[in-house]
Amino acid sequence: MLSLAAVNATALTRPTGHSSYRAPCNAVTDRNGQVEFGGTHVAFARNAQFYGEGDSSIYLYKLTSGLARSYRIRPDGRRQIVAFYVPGDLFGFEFSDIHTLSVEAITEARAHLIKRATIMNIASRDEEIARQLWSYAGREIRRNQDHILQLSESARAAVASFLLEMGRRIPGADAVVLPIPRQDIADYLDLRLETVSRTMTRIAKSGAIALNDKRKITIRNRSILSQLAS
Amino acid sequence: MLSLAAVNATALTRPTGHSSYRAPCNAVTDRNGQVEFGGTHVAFARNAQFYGEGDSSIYLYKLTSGLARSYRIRPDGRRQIVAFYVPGDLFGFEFSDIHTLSVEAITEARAHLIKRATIMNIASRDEEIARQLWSYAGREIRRNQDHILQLSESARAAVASFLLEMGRRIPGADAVVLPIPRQDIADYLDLRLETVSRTMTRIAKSGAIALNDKRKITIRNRSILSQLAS
DNA sequence: CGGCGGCTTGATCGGTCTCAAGTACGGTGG
DNA sequence: CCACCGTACTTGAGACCGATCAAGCCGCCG
Repeated sequence: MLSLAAVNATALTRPTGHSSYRAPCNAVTDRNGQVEFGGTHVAFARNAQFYGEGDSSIYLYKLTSGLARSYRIRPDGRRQIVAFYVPGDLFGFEFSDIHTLSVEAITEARAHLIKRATIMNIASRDEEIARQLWSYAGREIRRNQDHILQLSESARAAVASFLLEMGRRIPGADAVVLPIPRQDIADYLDLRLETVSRTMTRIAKSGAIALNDKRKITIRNRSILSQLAS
Repeated sequence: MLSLAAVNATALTRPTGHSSYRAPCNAVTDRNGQVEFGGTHVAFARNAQFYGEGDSSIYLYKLTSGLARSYRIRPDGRRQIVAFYVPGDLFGFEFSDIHTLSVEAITEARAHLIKRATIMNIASRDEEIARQLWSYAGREIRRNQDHILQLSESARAAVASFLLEMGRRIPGADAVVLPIPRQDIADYLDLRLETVSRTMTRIAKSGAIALNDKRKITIRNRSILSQLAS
């Protein structure tokens, strides 16, 4: 059960403490009509959990900084990462009252929280908000389907298209891209981390990426990468 | 572009001709409050297309008999089957105005049609209908995620869990189950048809299933199958 | 009867997993 | 400041599973 108290406790695992609580948690729309989160803003430490599988689904989260992973643990104990979230992404939006996935921070991260009930209530009165929620659901389904396609490609193609996707989605663009550990990439693409490592090395030798300091990957040549991703 | 005329044309490819058109296409709710399709009922021949990727999304379909597959063709020309539909399933429910998948009949099939615009319109006024649509979307997402898990299992486990799933979803239960060709199963599980064939043969030798006449599979022992699906 | 589509079976090849060391880095405590 | 440790990553050798290529089989329909 994820209560607000639990969120606080998680946030507190961050060395620098959690951020302040502002006005009561309300959704409004900004001047562009986008769903806006005026309320609670919470910080999460590296590897801290936003929520877990089986928790009741209370909040929606809008990531404002850092990266997060959502995953399920399978019967055999392996971890399947279902999605990565980058700043600007909305998550926690599941369709039952119970979360079917867990979400954790990969790096230190911050997110706005809003009560799911609040926004569903608004959506039932505001057709535009409802439309946006549907569009969000559509993107979620689309991403899942793209992920299915990725999973059945070769290791080289899967890693290349993963890098391209992240380069596209992460704000800092090409610059310095990936503070995502090899094990997370492996669990997302259903490869072993050794395979991911070998594949990265080979892609780096092709000149498409650079592996500067460990845990930072720079995209050097997008077109070579696209070619590998075929 | 899928017009009603196009639907008729497709239906006509069925040797026995298409079924009659009844009252104007309207959604109502039956006495259980379920979304009910009072209107158009159309027949599709084997391999006939319900709609194609890129068609504009006009109708929702409720399958009343037969089986259908939804799929995408990848850049490299391979076909990825995303879902199988059995009688009672609702499909065509995509989240943009353009279909991102194609759907075809595997066997002769019939479906009720309803205009997407009509039902979305009703949903905006009827909270219960809206709730049902969300629940449908939730199940779609859940199925996609389960599919992702299936894809990263061994051939034996993937085929076994596929058989279990179909045995569960198809009305006729265990009895005679699968008029789905090997190639379709292969494209769903991302295996080659030879691998599917070999795997079926081996599972049959374990006694979990029987391969009577070609193209009919009977589930004989659910628990052995579950064990293989681990 | 002939031909074709769907399925089975066999032999070989190759990519990814597995097991096993070894390396680089950051943090902590002496 | 350095010695130590743990975590993340790299690299190598070999095994294994599924892909690929190639026949052949079976049932159905013309």
